[in-house]
Amino acid sequence: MIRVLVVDDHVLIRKGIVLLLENYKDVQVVGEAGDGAEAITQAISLNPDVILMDVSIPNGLDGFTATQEIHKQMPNVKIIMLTMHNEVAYIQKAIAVEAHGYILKNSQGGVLYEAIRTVYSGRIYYNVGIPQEQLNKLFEHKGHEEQCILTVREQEIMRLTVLGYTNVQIAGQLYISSKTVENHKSNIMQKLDLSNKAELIQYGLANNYM
Amino acid sequence: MIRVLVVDDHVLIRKGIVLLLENYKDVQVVGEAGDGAEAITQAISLNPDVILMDVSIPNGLDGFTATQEIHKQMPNVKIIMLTMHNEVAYIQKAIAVEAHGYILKNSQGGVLYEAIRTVYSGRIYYNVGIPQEQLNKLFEHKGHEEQCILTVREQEIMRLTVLGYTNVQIAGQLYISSKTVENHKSNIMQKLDLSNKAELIQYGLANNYM
DNA sequence: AAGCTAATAGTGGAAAACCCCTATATGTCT
DNA sequence: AGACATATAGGGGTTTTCCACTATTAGCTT
Repeated sequence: MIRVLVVDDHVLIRKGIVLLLENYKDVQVVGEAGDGAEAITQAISLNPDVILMDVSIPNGLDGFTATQEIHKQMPNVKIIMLTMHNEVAYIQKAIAVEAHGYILKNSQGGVLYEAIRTVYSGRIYYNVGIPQEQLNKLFEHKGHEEQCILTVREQEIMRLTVLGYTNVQIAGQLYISSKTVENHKSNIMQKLDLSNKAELIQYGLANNYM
Repeated sequence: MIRVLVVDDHVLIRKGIVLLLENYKDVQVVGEAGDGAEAITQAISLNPDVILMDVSIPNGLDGFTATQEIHKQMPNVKIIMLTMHNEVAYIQKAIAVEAHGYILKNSQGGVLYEAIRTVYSGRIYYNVGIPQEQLNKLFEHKGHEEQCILTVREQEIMRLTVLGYTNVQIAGQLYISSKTVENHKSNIMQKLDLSNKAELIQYGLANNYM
């Protein structure tokens, strides 16, 4: 019996997944969580075999960060990222936090079960909408890429930039000079290896800086 | 027996909802659709009592537009909007297209059933995260607000703008001049009564132009 | 004390966006 | 035929970004 913890902030979706998994006799949903913090406490108290983790869960602690934290404390738990996005930035991040699986919310129900079985047996299951070669490359480059963690200030700048505010408006809101905003922006771009504004925005959108 | 059509582009979520509804003996899911066009054809061929319509379905035709279209062709079908967002702009739009119900994806499972029962009996069911008075105001102002519907081209421009592309990049993608892009943008701003880029972006984000 | 990071702010020039106009072609609706 | 909506594109001037630098201060760490 594979013991599963389901993490998603949308109750309806969570319940749906739970019901979907009830069809499989060797899978048992032992708990549910609605945000990152809850996911961590539930993981510790329930000690599941597999965690289904939605990426974009609210309250600061996103699915990736929660995954990292759980890995630290319980290295044997397998974690499958569950998301609507198949953007490369997401997949990269899933690889970086060493998620064992990655599936899209618009996969067929069987994929979910397959993913659970696969990661439970210790293998990797990435069902993504990009070519296999590209995926391989992302795995190879895993170690090479830096942490890419933005500072608090950079996160603020990112958020306000995604929301379409001009440098001057951002500067006004944060009581700093627009030149400082510019600097933060270019630091962010350098850190994340982004080469233009569109990539910056799309990274921000993909990572829920809104 | 209430015959229900479920519309959502995410197979996993759709299946989850279907399973959730199987618990209720007086509800029968007669069909599923993954996008707006499919929703319309399914609605016509299946003639369901209630449609559960996800707002942010892909391929141009969003849930609101699909709702409008179905209302035109089959005025007796009750439609419940299903969304992750409880932003006022969304609710406003749901009211504008005369959706009978509006529930959030992070509602409890029972809410879904309650909503179906309620709209089936001809009443309105809006379970939203805003105060009742504000909701009442939105209903009252229904007729007053303009259509505010963007043309196809304007929608494209909106989407690409939200994604952070520059005018020149957008022009390149659409094989038009950047001056034309500028014009479309300012037309959009005029139509929607937006006064700067941030408002434009945030309107776009709130309305899923991504 | 030296080194590092984060946050702040500046210069100066090139590029782009923004704003207010005008203008044309192609449709549809009445 | 005339009015209106849509999509296209340009002129010209102002403002803002973008980019590549330099620089300072505060707070850590070793």
